[in-house]
Amino acid sequence: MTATQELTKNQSLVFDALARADGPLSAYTILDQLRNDGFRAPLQVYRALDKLLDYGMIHRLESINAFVACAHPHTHSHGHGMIAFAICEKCGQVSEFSDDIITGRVREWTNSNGFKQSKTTIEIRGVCANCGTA
Amino acid sequence: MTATQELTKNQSLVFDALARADGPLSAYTILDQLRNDGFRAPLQVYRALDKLLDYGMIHRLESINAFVACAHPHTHSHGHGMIAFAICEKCGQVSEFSDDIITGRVREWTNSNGFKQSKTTIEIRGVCANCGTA
DNA sequence: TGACAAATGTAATAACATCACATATCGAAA
DNA sequence: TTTCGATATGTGATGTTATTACATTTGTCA
Repeated sequence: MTATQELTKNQSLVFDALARADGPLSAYTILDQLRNDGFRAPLQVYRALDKLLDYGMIHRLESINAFVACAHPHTHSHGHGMIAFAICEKCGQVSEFSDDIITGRVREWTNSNGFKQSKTTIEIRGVCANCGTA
Repeated sequence: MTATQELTKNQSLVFDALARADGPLSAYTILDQLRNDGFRAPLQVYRALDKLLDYGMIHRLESINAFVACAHPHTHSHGHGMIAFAICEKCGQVSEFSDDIITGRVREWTNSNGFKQSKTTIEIRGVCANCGTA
C-alpha cells in the first residue's frame, strides 16, 4: 500500500458501492447492491470491508453498524489524528472532521494512565443544519 | 427521576447484574444471568436497559455492543459533559472519564456547523496499564 | 514447476436487536 | 370505587449484523 492501494475485484466493488453512496451503508445493503456482480454471501462483503478498513479507505461507524468511504483520502493518510464523525439521524449524512486538540487531550489521558490506544471512535449523533432548519 | 430512581423489578435485576459485574456485559449475557429470576426473552433485558440508559444509570458501549453500570453516578448527573470510555481489549476493563476541553471542542464544531447533537460517543480501544506490563 | 500466501465461494451458525400482540399493574380523574 | 390511560411485563417470531468452518482458486516468487 503506497499512494493508492491496488484493490482486488471484490474490494473494488465494495469500495465503489460506498463511494457511489451519498451516506453510510450497512454490509447487507452493500451485499444486495452487489448481487448482480456475483456476490452471494455476507462474508464476501465483510472480507472486503476489513481490507478497506486496513488500508484506511473507509470507516466503520460503530454507533450505526455501517460503513462510509473516507471523505478526506489524502489528508489523514499520514498521521494518527483521530477522526470524529457527525451523523445526522434525519438524513443519514455523515461529516468527518479531525481536531488536534481533541487528539491531544485523548493522548494525554492515555499516556498518564498507561493505556495503549489502538483505535478511537468519536461519533456525534444528532441533526444536521439542513434537517434542523427544515 | 430525582436523586435516585425508583426502579421496577426487571430494571433492578438488570441494573444489579451490571453493578455486580467487573466489566461490560452484553444483553444476552445479562439474560443468561437472570434466567433463574424468571427472565425468558431478550426483550425483557432490552426494555430494562433502555430505561436505565434514559435514567443515566448505565452506559452503552457502541464499539463492543455491551453495557456498563455508570462509574460516577453523582458526578455527571448534572451536566452535559461528554463521557469517554477506555476499553481494554485484553481484560475487558472499562475506564470512564470526561474532559471539558474535549466537550468544548466538540461543541465548537457542532455550533459552527449548525449541528444539533443529541448523543456523543467517545470510545478508546486498546490495552490498559495492567495488561500492557504483564 | 512447486509451493506458499492471499483471495474467493458457500453453507451454516452465532450474536445482537426488534416487532407484534396479549396481559398485567398502578395511579389519577370521574 | 369504577374506569381509563400510561407504564410495565410475558412470549414467540422475526429481522439484522457478523463469524466459523471448510473447500477451492489465484497470484507470486524461488
